[in-house]
Order: sequence, then C-alpha cells, then structure tokens
Amino acid sequence: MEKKKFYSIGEIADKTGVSIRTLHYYDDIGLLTPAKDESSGHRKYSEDDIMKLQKIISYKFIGFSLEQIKEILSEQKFNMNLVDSLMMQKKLFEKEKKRIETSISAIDRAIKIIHEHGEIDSVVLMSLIRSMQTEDKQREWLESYFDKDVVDMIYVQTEGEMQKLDNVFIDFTKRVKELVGSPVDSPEVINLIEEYMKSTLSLFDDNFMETLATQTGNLDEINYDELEKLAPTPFSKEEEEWLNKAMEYYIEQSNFGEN
Amino acid sequence: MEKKKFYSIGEIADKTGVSIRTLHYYDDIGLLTPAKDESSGHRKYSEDDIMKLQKIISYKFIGFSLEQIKEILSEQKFNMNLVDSLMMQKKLFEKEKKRIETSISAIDRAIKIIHEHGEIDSVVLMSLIRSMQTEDKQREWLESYFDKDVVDMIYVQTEGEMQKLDNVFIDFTKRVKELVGSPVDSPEVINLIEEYMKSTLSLFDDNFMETLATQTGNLDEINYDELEKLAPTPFSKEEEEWLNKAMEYYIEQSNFGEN
DNA sequence: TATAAAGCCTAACGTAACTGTAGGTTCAAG
DNA sequence: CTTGAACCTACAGTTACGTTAGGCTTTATA
Repeated sequence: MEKKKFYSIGEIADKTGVSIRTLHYYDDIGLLTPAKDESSGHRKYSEDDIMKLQKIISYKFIGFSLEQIKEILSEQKFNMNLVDSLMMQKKLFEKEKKRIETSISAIDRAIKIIHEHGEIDSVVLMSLIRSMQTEDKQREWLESYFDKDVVDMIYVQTEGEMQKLDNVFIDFTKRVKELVGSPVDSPEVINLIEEYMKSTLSLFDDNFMETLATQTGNLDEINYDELEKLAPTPFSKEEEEWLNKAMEYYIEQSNFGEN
Repeated sequence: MEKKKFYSIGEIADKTGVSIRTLHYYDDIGLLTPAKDESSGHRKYSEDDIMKLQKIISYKFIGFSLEQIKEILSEQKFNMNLVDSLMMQKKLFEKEKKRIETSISAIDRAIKIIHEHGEIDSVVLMSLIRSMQTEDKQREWLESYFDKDVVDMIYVQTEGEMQKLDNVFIDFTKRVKELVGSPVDSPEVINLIEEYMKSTLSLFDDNFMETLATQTGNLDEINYDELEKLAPTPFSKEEEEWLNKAMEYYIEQSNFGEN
C-alpha cells in the first residue's frame, strides 16, 4: 500500500523557488503537467513531478530553451545528442561572456574619461566605445592591409597607454571642433596637428615605424567605407574635410616621410 | 549654401549594420525619427541622424534599454547621472558574467561526467548541476551552522578532486538505486556505505575532521527543508528513507565518532 | 457554524526588442 | 514601358514569464 503524497502548487513554489505563475505556464505549454484534483481543479504535484521540475531548472540554467528542454526530456536516447548540445551551449555562453567583458571594460573606460575630462562631448565618448565594440572587425580590416604583427603592435597597449591615448584623442577632438574653419596654415592649427602626431606616435617605438613604413604601399586602394562602419569618426562632414586639408598641409610642410 | 546630403534607410543599414526593420522600429518608438520625403514617404537620414544612431548603438552595448537611451539622449545635463548609471550597468554585467561562468563550468562538469560514465541517470546529473547553481546559497546555509573557515574547507577543491568526488558520488547513487530495499545489515550495503564514506572523507585532512567534530553540536535543529530547496537529492523518498536507515545502522555498528 | 483570510483557478493583457510577412507604392535601369 | 530592387504600412509572432481581474475552495479563527 503506497500512500502517494501530493503537493500543492504553493508548496512546490516554496520548495523550488519557481513562481506559481511559472508553474502555471509550464503546465500551459505542456512542459510539466501535474494531476489535478477532480473536484476542486487544484493541481497536485507528485514526487516525480518535482524531480522533473528539478531537471527543467537545471537545463534552463545550462542555457536550453523550454522548447529544447521539452524535447530533451521526452527523448530516451538522451546521450549522444546531449553532449553535442552541451558543447553548443558552452560556445554560446563563451561568446556572451566575451561580449560582456568588452562591455565592462568599455564602461570602465568611459567612466575614467568622464572623470578626467568632466563634461565631455558624448559624440566623442561614443566613438571610443563603438570602436572597442568593433575591435575584432577593425583588426580584420587592418590585417587585410598590413601584416598581423604590425596590427598586433598597434593594439598591444597597456592600460596606462590606452588611457593616455584616450586623453590625447579627446583633447584633440575638442581643439578640432574649436578651430574648424580657420586657415590650415595658421600656427594654432599646425601646432595642434603636430602635438597630436607626436603624442600618438610616441607610444610606438622606432622598430614599429620602420615596419609600418615598408608596408605602407598602396594606400590609395583602401576601402574607407568599410572602415567608417567599424569606427565612426566623432567629426561632422565639415570638420572632417577641414581636418583632412589641415593634415595634408601639415605633411607637405614638414616633408614628413621624405627624410 | 549648405547642400544637405541624406541617406536612404538601406544605406544606413549597410553603413551601420543595423537592420532596416530595426530602423523602422526605432522610428516607431520615437527613438530615431528621420525626416521623410514628402511625396514618396521614404525615410531620409541626415548626418545627425547617423551620429545619433551611433550613440544608440553604443549605449545599447553598454547595457542600457532603449527606453533609458531615449531619456539619456534627450537630457542635456547628461553627466552626473551618467556615471552613476554606468556603474550600475557595470554591476549588472558583472553579475551576469558570474552567472555565465558557473553555467560554463556546470556544462564542463556535465560533459566530463557523461564521458566518464556513458549512459548516466539524468536525475543524478541534474542534482549535481543544481547544486552548483545554488552554491552561494548553500554556503550561506552551511555558514549558519558552521564557521566560515570550515565551510571554506569543504568547498576549496581542485578540479581533480571535484571530478573524483563526482565520480564517487555517481557510482554511489547507482549502487543505492540497485540495493534499495535490501537489508541494511547485509555485507553489500555495509560495504557500499563504508566505501563511500572513505572516499569522500579521504579528501579532507585530519585537521578538518577535528574542526568539524568540535562544531557538530546541535545537528537536530538543522533546517532540512531549506537544504532540500538548495540541493535536491537524486533519490526518491523511498530510496532516501532506506539510505538513512542504512547509514544509521552503519554508524551504530562501527561506533563512529566514539572511539 | 459563520465568516474571514489564504490559497487556488482561468483568462486575458503586458513586457523588450526586435523579426517576419503580406500587400502595396516608388525608384532606377534597360 | 516594364521589371526588379528598394521602400512603405500594418499586423502578427517570438520568449518566458509578470500582472492583474474575477471567481472558486480550503483552512483558520470568532
């Protein structure tokens, strides 16, 4: 004589931490369908139901959808398939983890920048964040023009270097937005660009500059549209055009790359 | 005379990687509402719209909801508030990251177990996973009965130890399910329990055992219901009762703890 | 024993951030 | 002039529930 004990939905909710509504829902979609008391219509959960629910919770934790869980639970074979699914789930999780990690460091970077600069143009901030977000694709893009080790050299930076670069970049954009429109041969403009180049390049050693020079061949063929998608500039069209001219002028003047 | 250039929705989608449908959606909810060509009704995006979209993408990446983004973009103050929000987002991300990490190691553990044992009772597998999932709460529970350092000792295990424990545990459950119902004084049963205890306890050193002994005072007052919620057993009621009796018998027989 | 409170029921709507589809209009090229 | 690509609106669907609303049942208390 087995006296089967049943539990009410509230008890199950307490026991497992799954809400009543969720249990209703699982019943609705046929995932966990307990017996019902004939007269009252109240659900009554058996020990088996509880075990099944534990499995459901576990599979959910591992990342399966309720639809998938339904399948898994109904299959007897169970095994072959499961390992594959587990590995897939793992890959998905690892991707997500990576995404979260970049998001976290983007946040850190943003916070630091705000602290350092106080009120900051959101456009600039965004362009930095966006460029982190697409770093992988930026690398790919760069690697289609330069050797991998050159690209690595560009990206291998310490925390401190990066922060320094951020600051330089932000100051630079600020000045650009102030000076836009003024004659490209004015001392301020020349000074601005000179300062910026020096600060930026100072982070790379001579070795790098040489390597870069040997590979800077057919720059005319570069696909700039692609790049724009990956790292939007914090400048308006107008600012950008002005900046280009200023750069050109500066390079001509200082016969950069000749000697 | 400024010649304003506009872009079609398709061009924007190409430029930014955001789908046309999503751009429609952003328009619908009033997040990004480009001008429209009077006659055709086609959306036309300005440079400003593109910048705004870049910001939207960035804020999304950092974890804000579209609703929040709408607010952020409409505010001029922008600054004070933003840093706080960023820190909050960071915390959320860090929580999520932790969750993912446990999920990943749960998967690893499950895969190893399946490889090791081939066909394995899913109930057992689930109970292991579930217990990882609730490890934090389990610790809390334990710490309400033992000192923190004792609890730490229980949980500090190397990869290898953990795997060994998993295997021991799984073999144990298998045997229990085979032997359930047989007399608790039979040699097989005694042997089973002896083996299990030895394997389990062998992982802890004497120091630990002593500490544990001094603290094992009022075990009667333990709140088992709480525990059940955190670490469901892989046994049915029947199996569990039988196992309890077998344990009691074994402990009496072997005058465990008296010495 | 009456009644209140707690617990349970179904049914329907709401959520976030989209994706998909149907049926129709506009634009660009040959 | 036609054809195909690009665009439009409008509606439905997705996941895994949360949140009511309105009405039974069961349990505890006066």
